[in-house]
Amino acid sequence: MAARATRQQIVDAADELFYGHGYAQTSFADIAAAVNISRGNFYYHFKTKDEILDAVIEKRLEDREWLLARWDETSDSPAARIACFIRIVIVNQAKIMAYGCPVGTLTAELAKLEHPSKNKANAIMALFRDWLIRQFIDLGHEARAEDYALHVLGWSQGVATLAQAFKDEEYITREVEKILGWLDGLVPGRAAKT
Amino acid sequence: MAARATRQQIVDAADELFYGHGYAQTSFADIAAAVNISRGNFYYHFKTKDEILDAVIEKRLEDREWLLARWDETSDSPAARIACFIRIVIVNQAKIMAYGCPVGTLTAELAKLEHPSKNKANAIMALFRDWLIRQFIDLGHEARAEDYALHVLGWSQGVATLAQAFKDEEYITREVEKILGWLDGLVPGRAAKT
DNA sequence: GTCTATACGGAGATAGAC
DNA sequence: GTCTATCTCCGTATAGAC
Repeated sequence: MAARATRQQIVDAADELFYGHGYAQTSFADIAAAVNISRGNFYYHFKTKDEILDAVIEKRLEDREWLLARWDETSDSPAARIACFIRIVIVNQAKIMAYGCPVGTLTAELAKLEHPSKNKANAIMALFRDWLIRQFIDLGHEARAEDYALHVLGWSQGVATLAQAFKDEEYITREVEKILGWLDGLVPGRAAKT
Repeated sequence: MAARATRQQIVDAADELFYGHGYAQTSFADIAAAVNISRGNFYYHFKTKDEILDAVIEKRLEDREWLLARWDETSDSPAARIACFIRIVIVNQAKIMAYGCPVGTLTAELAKLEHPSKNKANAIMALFRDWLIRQFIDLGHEARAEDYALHVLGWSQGVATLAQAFKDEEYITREVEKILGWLDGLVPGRAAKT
């Protein structure tokens, strides 16, 4: 098998396993079993476990960049784009209820490990923040763009955490509706509503 | 030293270490070093690591019950009590920016480990939820009490996650002010404000 | 109650055959 | 590129002396 393909399989499997079981708790044996290669073969592609983590973080970053770029292309208003972001908690409902937010839980874990790559993981969170800031600027809220962006991002993290703890679909739906209402009030030319 | 005292020291040290480094990442050696006892002595007090985790969760639960009871006693209005809850993110700012919320990060970690005690950990989150529900009922919002309680609890989890990721004190302050404003609008006899 | 010594398994990582 | 075999370290856990 081509090195590229195997490497890709390793990264994909590690991504899933890190999300489902956590980074520290996922062993080489787990990843090797998922990809159906030997533990030894592993080290041809990655010299250390940290290298795999870096590759996973980079993959996640690229995945999210691609997703945001798609929303930029397909939605024609900033409010519609922000709504896309808000609705990921519904789109990914099942996984979020099982494992929480992949970005939030990874940054939390790496912070506790004081892992060298924690800043790289935080960059994914920053990617969302900066994208949201741009949307709120486009929406005409330049002065409060960062405030609003962090509000939405924090909202998503809170919903993911509680969705995981309580497995309550109704809660997710209600929260999405509430924040979409809030967002609606920020669209220029609309009356603000509570 | 009395068995009780040593046991208590172990639980206290484990509580701190589980919070700071995570459960899976904290070894017996770490806890033993913090308490200044030998690893062997450990097993006189706890037969397994899971037993320590259970003791830590119980301690955390009792600590929070005590805290909530104090707020019940010292604050004379439900709105003031909810405000006490909201302000913990400021009171515990430094630790939250370093390690996130002790309750949220533990439930997230145990869920990924599929640890037998994960439901016990979730009970701490449920304790806050149920207490908040009672406050919102007292505030006269019986029909939406659970909705509002989860809103505040989710808010606190989101703020904790982002505070940890971005280390931004201003953000915490702004969020506290915003949600206190929201809470203010729910107090009977006040005009709702955006 | 607390210690030292030790068993045992699983982790990350390496060496070298194919 | 992929494998098997092996090394070393560190984790939980146990045994038995003091």
